[in-house]
Amino acid sequence: MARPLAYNSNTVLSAAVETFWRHGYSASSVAQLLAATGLNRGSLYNSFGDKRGLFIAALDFYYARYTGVVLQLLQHSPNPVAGILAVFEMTMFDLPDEHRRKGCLLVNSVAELSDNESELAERALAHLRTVQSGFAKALQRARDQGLWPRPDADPQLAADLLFQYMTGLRISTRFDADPESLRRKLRHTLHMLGLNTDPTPSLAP
Amino acid sequence: MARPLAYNSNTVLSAAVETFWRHGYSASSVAQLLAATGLNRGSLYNSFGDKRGLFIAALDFYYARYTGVVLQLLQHSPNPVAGILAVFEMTMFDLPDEHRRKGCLLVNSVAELSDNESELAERALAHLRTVQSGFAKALQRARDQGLWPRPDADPQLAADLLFQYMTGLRISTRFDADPESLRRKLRHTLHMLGLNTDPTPSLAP
DNA sequence: GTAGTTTTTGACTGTTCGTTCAAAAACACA
DNA sequence: TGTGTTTTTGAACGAACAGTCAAAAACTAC
Repeated sequence: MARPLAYNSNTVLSAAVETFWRHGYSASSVAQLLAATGLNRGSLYNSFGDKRGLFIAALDFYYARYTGVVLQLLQHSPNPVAGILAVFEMTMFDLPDEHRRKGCLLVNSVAELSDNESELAERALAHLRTVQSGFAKALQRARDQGLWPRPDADPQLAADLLFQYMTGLRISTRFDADPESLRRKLRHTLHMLGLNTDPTPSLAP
Repeated sequence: MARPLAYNSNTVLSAAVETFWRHGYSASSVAQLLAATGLNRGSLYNSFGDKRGLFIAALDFYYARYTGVVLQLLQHSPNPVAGILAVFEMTMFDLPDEHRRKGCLLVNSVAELSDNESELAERALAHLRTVQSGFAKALQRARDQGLWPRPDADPQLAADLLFQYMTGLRISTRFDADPESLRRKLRHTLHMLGLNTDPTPSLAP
């Protein structure tokens, strides 16, 4: 048939994600990407079309690899409020500084590319929005399970609040990074929403 | 003495802000900046050192020009909750689409420059943080005025919530932009915080 | 072993980037 | 009317950029 590919797709995309994640889209030069992925110049253009194509592939790879875990946590945690806490822990609090400083590739991309490459930004935002609906579903479950005993509880609106709050945090935590303080603030936010963050939900006597 | 400057500083910085605001830092080429400001190549380097220097001046100009109004609203509104609402209105809701799509220069800069130019990003974040303390002071006033009748009201923590919420909004509203829906969501957020958003505060009978 | 197909390789292209610099110009003061 | 000082002017710089291409290499199928 033909000469086979000399590289592993996962390895290449992993390295590409890492590069774009750390330096952003336009500040990642093709030369850097070649060095990071181990790809040869022509191979990159042959397999991904151009830098933009590689970025799209990296965006989707990131979504499948990282955002996927988040969505699963939100959907399958027995206690949905604990699931929400776990998402914040995993993505921002319980993380080595070096990782936290990178922020979130999707948030970074939306912010960087809104003007010059709005198609890419919209793709990233679309990925991000699935997290928002993940929040909404988790909150719905919380209400059904009696973990959200508020008459004015509204999963959609509260999910929007949580989502914007998370997005804001993902930007500012790239600098300020005291996990304990962040935990306290998140607990306050959930408390304001009327969500019970106790590990074991109290039963009515 | 010497040959006088041929340009007006406010005009130049205004144009520079506009350019950086619309395209970001690295995507704004020196050629674009020259065209926008009307400056000559050498004049730019003579007056601002380099592109970075011009950006710093633009950042500070933006802070004085735009963020200054926000801080004044938060400090001097007779009803501090109305002041908070007004800030969201002015910066995101009640705005032509074209302006809303630009987002906030400070937020954009923090997001774009955290890695490669972290000094610039930190400068932008420092400016942003003054808005957060503006929120805190306004909330303190709201509590003092009885507009925040909650036993667990905490100006600092609530200000953090509002600040992250606003930052998140400033990113996602660059695409989705229905003002009425945004207003409803903000009212819900303030309601969750226990803030009275009625135009005339109700008096106890 | 040969033919057919696809990937790899690395040199090369033209463009755009931020920055520099020496000469010319514009003013204030003597 | 000079003299000194600073700004303006625009040509020129090397470096970095994304992308191209023709030849060589690696594999399968016959």
